[in-house]
Amino acid sequence: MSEARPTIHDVAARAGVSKSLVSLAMRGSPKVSERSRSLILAAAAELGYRPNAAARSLADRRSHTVGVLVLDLHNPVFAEILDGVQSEVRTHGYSTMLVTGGADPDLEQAELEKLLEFQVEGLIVIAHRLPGSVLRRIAKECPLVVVTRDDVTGPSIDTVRNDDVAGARLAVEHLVALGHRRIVHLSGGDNRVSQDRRDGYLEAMRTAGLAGQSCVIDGALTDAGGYSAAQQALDLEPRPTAMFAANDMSALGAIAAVQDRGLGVPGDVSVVGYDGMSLGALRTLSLTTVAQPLGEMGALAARRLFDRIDHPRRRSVRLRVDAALVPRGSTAPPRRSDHPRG
Amino acid sequence: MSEARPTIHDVAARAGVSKSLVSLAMRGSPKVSERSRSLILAAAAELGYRPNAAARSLADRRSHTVGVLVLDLHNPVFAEILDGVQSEVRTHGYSTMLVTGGADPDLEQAELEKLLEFQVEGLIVIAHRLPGSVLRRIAKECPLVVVTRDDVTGPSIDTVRNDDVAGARLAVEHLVALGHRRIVHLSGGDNRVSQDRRDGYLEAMRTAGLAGQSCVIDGALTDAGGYSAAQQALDLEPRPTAMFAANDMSALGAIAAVQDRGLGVPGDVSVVGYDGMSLGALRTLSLTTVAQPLGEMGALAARRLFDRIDHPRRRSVRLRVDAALVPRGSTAPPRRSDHPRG
DNA sequence: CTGAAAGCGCTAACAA
DNA sequence: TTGTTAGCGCTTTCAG
Repeated sequence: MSEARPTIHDVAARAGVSKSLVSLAMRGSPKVSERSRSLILAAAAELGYRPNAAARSLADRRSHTVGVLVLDLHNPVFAEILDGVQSEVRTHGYSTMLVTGGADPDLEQAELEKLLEFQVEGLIVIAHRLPGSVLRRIAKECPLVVVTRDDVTGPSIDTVRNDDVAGARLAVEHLVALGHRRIVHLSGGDNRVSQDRRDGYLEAMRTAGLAGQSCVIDGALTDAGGYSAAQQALDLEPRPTAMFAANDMSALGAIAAVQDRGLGVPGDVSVVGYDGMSLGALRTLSLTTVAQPLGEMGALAARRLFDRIDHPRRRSVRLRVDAALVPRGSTAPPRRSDHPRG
Repeated sequence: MSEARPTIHDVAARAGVSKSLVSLAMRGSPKVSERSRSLILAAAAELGYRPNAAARSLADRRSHTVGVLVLDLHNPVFAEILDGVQSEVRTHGYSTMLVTGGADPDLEQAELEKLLEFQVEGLIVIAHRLPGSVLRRIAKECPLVVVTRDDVTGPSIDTVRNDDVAGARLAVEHLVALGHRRIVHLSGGDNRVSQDRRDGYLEAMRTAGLAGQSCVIDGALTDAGGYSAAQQALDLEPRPTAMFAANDMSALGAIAAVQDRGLGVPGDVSVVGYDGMSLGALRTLSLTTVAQPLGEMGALAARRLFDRIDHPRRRSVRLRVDAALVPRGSTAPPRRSDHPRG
């Protein structure tokens, strides 16, 4: 245990120089003589000196830290976005403070406020359940970029997302092309992203002349949510031949529900997910999905953030990335007997 | 954007009181008159005042923050341990700073040092690849509890883990009881946890009189690692009837490899994992596994940490939790034709 | 109950 | 090149 960690003062005394010289030397300034530098570095090493970030942040008035709020650490999708964020943040020489709100608006807000108290210089929010008012208020204090949504705007809010409506359409079109007509949508609940995906579903069904077949079942963006929604879907008469789940995790749940009924995927029911988490590529799962460029989205977000940290009055931007349908083993044409025009 | 955020000074001026009174009021001290308190709170609200954590930490000489290093955010297992940590940390009124090292020793060390610079009052390390020397040096500066390993010890290092050797034995015994003899182990590579699980496997095989059948194939604790290890296993002559994977993620990969060969799980090959991640409970996966009480381990770790923060000279403890075999759908008796004494 | 003053560890002018 | 002097925003004695 540390009794009184050594401070810059102790190092200065030991090296026989002044505090400010130590400060410069520790940060590798060129205006320190070789002799002093090595003296200082040696003293620091012997003492086990470690600069105090709080003190530095206070004096410097910069924390060299960005805050990241992520919706849910249980969904590996967010880890993939985070990879992109982290590597970019690191190359800028910044640290990241990572927090989760567990999809709870109050918790999310509390965590964000805490980040602000730590004087983060910028904020990246990877999906959230926050009211726009909160987000806008927070953006007044600190540059903010939101990943996966762009419904909340403001002068210092940048956004990075894919077009969920268009992505959902891809999913439906894929199923329609395979010959499916009774395609249900397992919704992700009452949040922006899920609403968009549902709208895309409805739109594509209409375009395909299947408006009458449209059926949205309420679920959630989790495996459990997909499981229970799929159970309900399987009770429908006639039984749907395909399901479009609001995200990959819920698609996994849906597949489980199908199999629990003694049915096969894609033999009896085709399932499409959304997000493109790398787990879905496993043959065990082999999930057909609408894939977002997750890591790239994270990196883009971080780049936007630093750009704004450097140029506070730049206009805010809304970035769009493209999602793509990745056909895998969870979709196939419907059985002939299920086919209306079989 | 914030030009000059309001400080405690501004609030004091606006409320017509002194700085120190504001400080007390903000932290809900009872020695502030009702009148002053409401004046101060109102002023703070109007100004949008937010205390500066760096300044507080400096003056207070406590950060009210604990640091958490986690091996890998892609493995949902760690999110489950984290749940336990976070909720416990929150009830203690602390914040947590979360970082990852991505199983890279150098990165892990760098992240830990950064945490120390931020003056965290304690450290929880959820799995790691660090040399003992580093860990011990760090523990000198700050209370430390390591989750999933207890091979590195020190006067202020607490540990929380399950017995991986015993857990691995459970897995093998389960397979043996089902009638398997050609049981291979897909190892997780060259790290403490994987070594223990391998040792448990070898031990149990010996005990079962199957020492001659023992076969360890090198992989990694990831889905990809399990996939490639399983591929090699499937090339063996005669083909193994069961695989014990070093963890759940690699078990998922192994199942994929089996299925890619046109074989079935558990029909042709049984697969057992390790960890007990909740994803494995899904019927889609239905993974037989050796389950650790993940959330509980996280909570225990956090409680140990706060206990030591309060009692710095307490003796270090090594906590053991029990793992349990959870039989699910990925294991079954071998086919009769595969059965040596069919 | 309230206010003044000192100082946490560091950086940043400014002098020397 | 180096040392001195002010703070950064907050908490904390210690007097009133």
